[in-house]
Amino acid sequence: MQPQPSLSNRQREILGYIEQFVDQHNYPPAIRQIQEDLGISSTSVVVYNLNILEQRGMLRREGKVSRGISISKIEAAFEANANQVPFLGTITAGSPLPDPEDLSSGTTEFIDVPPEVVPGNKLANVYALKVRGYSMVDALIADGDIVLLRYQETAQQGDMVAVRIISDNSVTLKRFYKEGDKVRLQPANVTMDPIYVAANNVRIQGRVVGVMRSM
Amino acid sequence: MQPQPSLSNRQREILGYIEQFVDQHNYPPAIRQIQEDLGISSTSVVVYNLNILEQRGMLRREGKVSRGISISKIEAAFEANANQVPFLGTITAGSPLPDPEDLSSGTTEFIDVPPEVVPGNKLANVYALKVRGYSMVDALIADGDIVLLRYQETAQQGDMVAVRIISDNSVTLKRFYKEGDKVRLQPANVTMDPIYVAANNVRIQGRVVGVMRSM
DNA sequence: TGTTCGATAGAACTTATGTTTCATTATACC
DNA sequence: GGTATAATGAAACATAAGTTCTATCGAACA
Repeated sequence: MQPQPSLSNRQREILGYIEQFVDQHNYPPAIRQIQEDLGISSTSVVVYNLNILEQRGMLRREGKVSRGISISKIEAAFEANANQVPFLGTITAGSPLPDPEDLSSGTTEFIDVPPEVVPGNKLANVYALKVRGYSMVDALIADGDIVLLRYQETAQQGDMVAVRIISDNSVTLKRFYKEGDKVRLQPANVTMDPIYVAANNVRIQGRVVGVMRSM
Repeated sequence: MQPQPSLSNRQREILGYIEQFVDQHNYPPAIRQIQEDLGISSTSVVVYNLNILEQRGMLRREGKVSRGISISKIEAAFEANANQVPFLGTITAGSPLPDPEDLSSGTTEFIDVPPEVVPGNKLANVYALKVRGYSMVDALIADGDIVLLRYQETAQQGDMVAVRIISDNSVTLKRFYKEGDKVRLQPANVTMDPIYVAANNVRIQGRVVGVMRSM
């Protein structure tokens, strides 16, 4: 998503009208309809602004076609993806995660996230992983669960985070405790022991913000 | 969804063309476009069949409006709600659930369910409840979690189900075990004891098929 | 065979709708 | 102020596209 080019009030108004109209009628408005409903004096003004909107990539038009306006796919795609996050695979020792920064590579899978699971719908920098293993059962996370993580490189004491242990080149899900210049990675499973690593040997990959399970 | 009224081949063809066209262009086709692309001899034939399709409720038309065709809202609404299930409140002792049958009442809330959580996307008869209490922690379900249940009146041994205890008029989440003419309702929490009730005193309200948690 | 009726054709008619031209008014800038 | 440029107005134009009328065709049927 690039920075929004500046739009005039009128352009924003027209764009909004079109969106609303399509939403309501399932077909786009005619130029004269835009003109009349927005109280614009002339169709040429509408055309003028539509052309600008098209140049700006906000919509597409089919010449000479009645109602040949379609709201730009970009926006539609964005809206459709509004509650999706990239699914980056399984979190298991040995298989390092790709850096969430380079999600741009086209082939990433996406999965839907209900707003109830990530309140405020702040899905920026959130990604999903499928959990392998039972190291977090005491935190009510089981094998096969899908965890949602918000990417962040720091953590509070006790946060449940995905951490990469650099020397191992492995990534696991653990509770995070900083203890001096060491870090204790605590499994949430009474049968498992914590791991201690040098602070500069770990890199936090994100904090767990949600869980989804299928049964 | 009522039984599909019989459509002629031509009508099906036209309907399919419109759907595809809208999908591709984001605006509906003109009558002449339908005519030409489907190799129909006259626009009046298209009109004739469109009228029938409209009577059948397969689409809606706006008279005199270019491209004033919109695929019936029924379908659109269905598609939009394809991954939503009714959210019927909190599951706590004392507050009986409304019968999932009468979901039709307009005011029901809906929540999104990612296909990953209910595989096969078989969302028929699935509803959601928010869990109150910790009786299921050992089954990795905590207070505040949202559980997805598929409505069914029977259960297998050990299934996690929502059951109504008729005499109590209460509903809880438990594991279900039939033992003779009694039923054992087993909390998944070592600190809690099972409940025994007469088999004819319980009514199963659904089986847990998924869990979602926000943190 | 002739009648009825659903489906199709062809064509003319009307108008809804995009396009274009040119004049006019605001806005900014030197 | 004067000039360039953006934004607006008004109207005429061209045509894309819905409507309608009437004729024809084929199948079902008495």
